[in-house]
Amino acid sequence: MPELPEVENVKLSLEKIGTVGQVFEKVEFRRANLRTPLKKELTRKLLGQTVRKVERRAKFLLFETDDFVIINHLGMTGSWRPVTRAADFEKHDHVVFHFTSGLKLIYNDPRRFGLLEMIKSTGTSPWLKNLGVEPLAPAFTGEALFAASRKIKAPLKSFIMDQKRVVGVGNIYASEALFRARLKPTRPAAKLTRVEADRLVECIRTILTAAIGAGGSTIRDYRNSEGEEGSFQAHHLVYDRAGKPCVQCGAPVKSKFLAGRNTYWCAKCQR
DNA sequence: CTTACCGCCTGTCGGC
DNA sequence: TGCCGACAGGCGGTAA
Repeated sequence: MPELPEVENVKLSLEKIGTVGQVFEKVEFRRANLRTPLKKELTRKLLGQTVRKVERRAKFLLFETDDFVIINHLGMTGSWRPVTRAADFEKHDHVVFHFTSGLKLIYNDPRRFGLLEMIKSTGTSPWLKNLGVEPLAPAFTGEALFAASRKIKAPLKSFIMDQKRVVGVGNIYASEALFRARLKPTRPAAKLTRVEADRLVECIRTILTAAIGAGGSTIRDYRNSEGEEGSFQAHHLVYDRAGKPCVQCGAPVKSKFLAGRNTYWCAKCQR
């Protein structure tokens, strides 16, 4: 489901509902076979731990407590929602964080592509290794992207969706960023010029920033932790617009299965 | 090392 | 109306 802008908004909404400062009372499991089951014995150590920070790294949410970090990926359909009274459980509610204030955070994930893991603050997680640069950080530059793209035969779209290059760009924003950068998704990454690399970096940065500001894109499932939808889908220029006229030139938007996913672009505007 | 493809799950939608 | 296949915002594993 979520790409960087959606995860960022989940993070912001978790902060808004007062997650930071909450003290763990217990972790309740309503389903054993998650993709990466949190160890029950380990979560017992969360008792009395205070949530100091909610962070985002790539598309991962990090709940940082005094001594531990809970790592969460929402996969395609993961979501968190707060409950203050007795929980009215819904289908696919898998895990519940109980806090001493009475607040509960419920993790719901129909497709169960999401994951939850817990590590010591001093530890490391294989999930966070090999992650590339944050696209909104200063280190994400045209120069760096250009250098990384040499010798890469894979299409540009696969290249920018590869989380060990740059993180956070998923299927929607890959198509949207490439349209705005006037670059064809099928072009081999190695054929990117230095100037185009600058343009691509700038377009990725601006689209992600704009999408964050709009609360993300809600195609069907996505909601933040306050239950709010995003509105950036109204600003999609090519995504899911196959056959419809390009907003720039009127030519029909093309689509093709690429990098394992449907990809959209204008053959006239993008080279 | 890179690249293409598969599988993990459930829900929904469109075509017949 | 009902059934069935295709597809959905992600990512790791595997084979070549």
